[in-house]
Amino acid sequence: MNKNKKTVSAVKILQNRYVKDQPERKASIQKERINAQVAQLIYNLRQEAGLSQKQLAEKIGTTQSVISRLEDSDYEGHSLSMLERITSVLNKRVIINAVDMNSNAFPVQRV
Amino acid sequence: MNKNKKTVSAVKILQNRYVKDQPERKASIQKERINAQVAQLIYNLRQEAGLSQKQLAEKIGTTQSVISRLEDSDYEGHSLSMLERITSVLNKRVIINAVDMNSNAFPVQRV
DNA sequence: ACTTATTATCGCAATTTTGCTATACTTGTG
DNA sequence: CACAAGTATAGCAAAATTGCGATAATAAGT
Repeated sequence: MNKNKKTVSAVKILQNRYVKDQPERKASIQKERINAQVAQLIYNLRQEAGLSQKQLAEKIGTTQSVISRLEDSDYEGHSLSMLERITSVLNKRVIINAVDMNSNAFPVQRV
Repeated sequence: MNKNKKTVSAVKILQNRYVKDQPERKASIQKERINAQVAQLIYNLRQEAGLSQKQLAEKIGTTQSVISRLEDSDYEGHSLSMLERITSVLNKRVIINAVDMNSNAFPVQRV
């Protein structure tokens, strides 16, 4: 009969863990989100330019596997310098904003 | 009488150098621009939050000298992860766009 | 089915960014 | 001047990102 108890404990543990890690968790979620966004942005830019990963790689002076890694939505290592390099060869430029958390501004877009 | 010749050569050399380095140069200029923009953005965010460098540093789990470095317009090491960390503790989120080089979209702004 | 092109994944070295301490500089205030 | 708060700079170790080759997986075309 400790099945219920166990279940409750488990929930509690999860709750505590969630509440306790709020700040870090928030940062983490945001990180995941922006990672996926940047990956998608790079993919979109490349597609619009009609380039293969290899072609884009050569344009920015790196290799295909690097581009593939950048377009992986789970990749955590996105950087501004890489974005610069990519937009630069595509005759674009990077724009960076910081908006309120609850703003409905579209996350990643191209003008 | 080879003064003219020399001069012409010099101009040619400069031209060649300029043309030759176009892509890298363009990337370089863009890099400088975005570096200064991000530095300014971080400074603005901190000021609006009414925080000292030390206070912001503690919020994101680093030291004052790091924030100072980030706000230096000549600093070349800006990263998305640092921007995330900063916006996260200020209840904001980062938005990244890529626009046409000649677009008049405002480079860095906050909504 | 067989190439060919394209993309994904792995592993490790090289480079870049960050952490951190110490210290100097600046500004304002008593 | 002395003191305190805030900011800037330097140097080096630690951590994260990138370079890059090899190879697997997937897709596309013949």
